[in-house]
Amino acid sequence: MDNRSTGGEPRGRKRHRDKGRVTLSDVAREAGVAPITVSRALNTPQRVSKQVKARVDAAVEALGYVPNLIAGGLASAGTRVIPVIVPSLSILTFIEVVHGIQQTLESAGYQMLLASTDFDLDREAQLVNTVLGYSPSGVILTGLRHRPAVIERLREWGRPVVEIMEHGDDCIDMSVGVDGHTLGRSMADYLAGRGYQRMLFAGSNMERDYRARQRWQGFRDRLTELGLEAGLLLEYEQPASYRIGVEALDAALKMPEPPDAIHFSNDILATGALLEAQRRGVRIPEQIAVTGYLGLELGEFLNPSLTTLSVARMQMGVEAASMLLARLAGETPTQSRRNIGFNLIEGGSA
Amino acid sequence: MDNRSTGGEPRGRKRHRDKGRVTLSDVAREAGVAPITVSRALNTPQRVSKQVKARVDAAVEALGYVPNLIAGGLASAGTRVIPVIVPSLSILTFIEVVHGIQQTLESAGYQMLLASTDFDLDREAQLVNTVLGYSPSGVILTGLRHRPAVIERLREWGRPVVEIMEHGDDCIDMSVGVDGHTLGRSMADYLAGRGYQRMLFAGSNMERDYRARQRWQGFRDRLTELGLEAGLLLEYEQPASYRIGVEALDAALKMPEPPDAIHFSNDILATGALLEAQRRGVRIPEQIAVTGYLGLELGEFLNPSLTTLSVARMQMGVEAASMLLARLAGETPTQSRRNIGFNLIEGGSA
DNA sequence: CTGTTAGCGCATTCAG
DNA sequence: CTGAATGCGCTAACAG
Repeated sequence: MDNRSTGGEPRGRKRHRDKGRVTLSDVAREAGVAPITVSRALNTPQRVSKQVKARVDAAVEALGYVPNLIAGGLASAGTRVIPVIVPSLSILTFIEVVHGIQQTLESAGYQMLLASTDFDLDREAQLVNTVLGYSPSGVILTGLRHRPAVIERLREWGRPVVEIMEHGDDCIDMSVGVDGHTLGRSMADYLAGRGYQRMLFAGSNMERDYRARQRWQGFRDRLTELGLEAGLLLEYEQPASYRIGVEALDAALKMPEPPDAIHFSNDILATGALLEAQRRGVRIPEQIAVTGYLGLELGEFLNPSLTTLSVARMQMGVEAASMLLARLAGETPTQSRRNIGFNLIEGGSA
Repeated sequence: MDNRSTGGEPRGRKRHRDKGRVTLSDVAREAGVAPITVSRALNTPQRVSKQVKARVDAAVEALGYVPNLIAGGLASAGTRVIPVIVPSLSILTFIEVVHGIQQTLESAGYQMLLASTDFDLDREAQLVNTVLGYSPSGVILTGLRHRPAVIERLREWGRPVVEIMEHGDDCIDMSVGVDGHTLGRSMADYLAGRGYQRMLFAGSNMERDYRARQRWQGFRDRLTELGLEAGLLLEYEQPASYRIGVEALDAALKMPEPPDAIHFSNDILATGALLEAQRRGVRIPEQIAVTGYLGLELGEFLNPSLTTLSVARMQMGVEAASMLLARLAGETPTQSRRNIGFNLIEGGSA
């Protein structure tokens, strides 16, 4: 085993590639202890004497040691990485949730691996497979609907899984979200209560975004129950944009029998409509009322301010991450399905 | 050495934990080849006979094999992970860049590890250390300014590094961004050309965001060169929000000698100001002009539409990732420092 | 509290 | 074109 550790020609003949990187063993040698002791001093300091801990810390400092998390992950099958799988990074909703997740995870020393499915469940299935290849400590994904293979694989995986955005009866492991149907029903109730009669639902990307469809269904069903005109739907294929909001307002006003209120599937569309109304001199809410969904800060500053269903997105992220972390810390949560609820913000637009 | 591999009591006594997970060796056994051959069939199919390739593929399919990227990473010191380090996830600019990066990376089979520094260079240094522990294939970070240790470590690291957002003389390895001073100067030029005399710069979070300060410096310097009143600055500690824009407009109008134009350090602030002006009946741009920086879609729909400096953020992300990928593919880029430039969008607000 | 031993799952030598 | 040996850097099991 060639003990000539002196003379140090750095040409490590046998090593795959000499990164010159300081390893645990280097620290161990420096501190005069066994490698495993260094490992313990670093990961579970309470199982090591103060003396040793101090020596190890000094050695770490002196050599500039940085743990190789990959190696640790291989050995312990857990990498302190949490994949977060969302449908899209161009949609504000997800961004804010992701933000909450990231903050919470990072402050607990976990890293977030972010991936997007583009609303494609097959792509999601593939991504889940891929990210599981990183031996993550847990997984966060979006929605309650997944390919059966995903559900099965994650269930038997045995590590914490949190599904976000949606609230329902059944989840893989844990969930935090809102119930889309209730959301839609609430807005129908509110508008009906304000005396509106012909309410139009305008949405974008609904083909792919089934949660938007759920809101629509709740909205429609409630209208039906109330004996009001139901089923007025304006649907756009593209993802949400101010432009689509503009177009929707235009289309609504051109209808033979125009609606007296439009509930948009998100605040982006509603904002576009509001600004366009302003530009054209269409009076809101007198001529037509406008409401949204999200509770973006912007809505409060529009003229008139936007009536919208607000969901605590950042908090949803924080809670999702917290549940995950709690489980990783060995706690058994009292509640594994969390309904984050929502809030109707009354603006001047309806 | 206990050769009794027969009899298969699944109680793997010696294994750390039996995840029941299918490994490369399982596939090899199934296909009747050596493990290394499976590895080659999967990673470098051209170095394997068609026959073997087919057998391996079949075995992979049959067993549902998913590669353990951690193990692969340990062995080959490269994990197909790209850490992306940005100052904040609550700022739209970064989100869009991140989006571009993510799309590009993911379509090339790489995963993004996203972390944020909260504009703290020490935190950045610590994060760089941490993420290097994942043996990433490359790194993307924000700005050209870093702690010396970060620069040194990344330089000698030997893998591709891209710095985004900023353009300057010197970078660690590669960079894609814009030059803040030029941005500021351009807007000063534009406003001066339109005949404005007293221009105020209003910014938020400038203490921490040195790139915003660079824009301010460029703006001020150019005004000085033009012999105009320079140095009018309204600074808010908080991060950008519509609210701050509102406050800034109010403060500006209350100044003993109010400015005739305000250039905001981003479109969020400018939008807040514009909407507030609308609410109060302050005429824009006659009474006071308003401009921004970013080129958010929203600006186009405001009344009046917003004059702003637009930067192709998504494209910046795409280019950053592409440069990185090109290098990983062994190409030598012709240009390692890329100035993405910008675009002055003329709206009605100035 | 500390050390010994073995091996996580794969890819890199080097031989055939 | 294929295979055998070896080790990436670290930690789970046992001892002591």
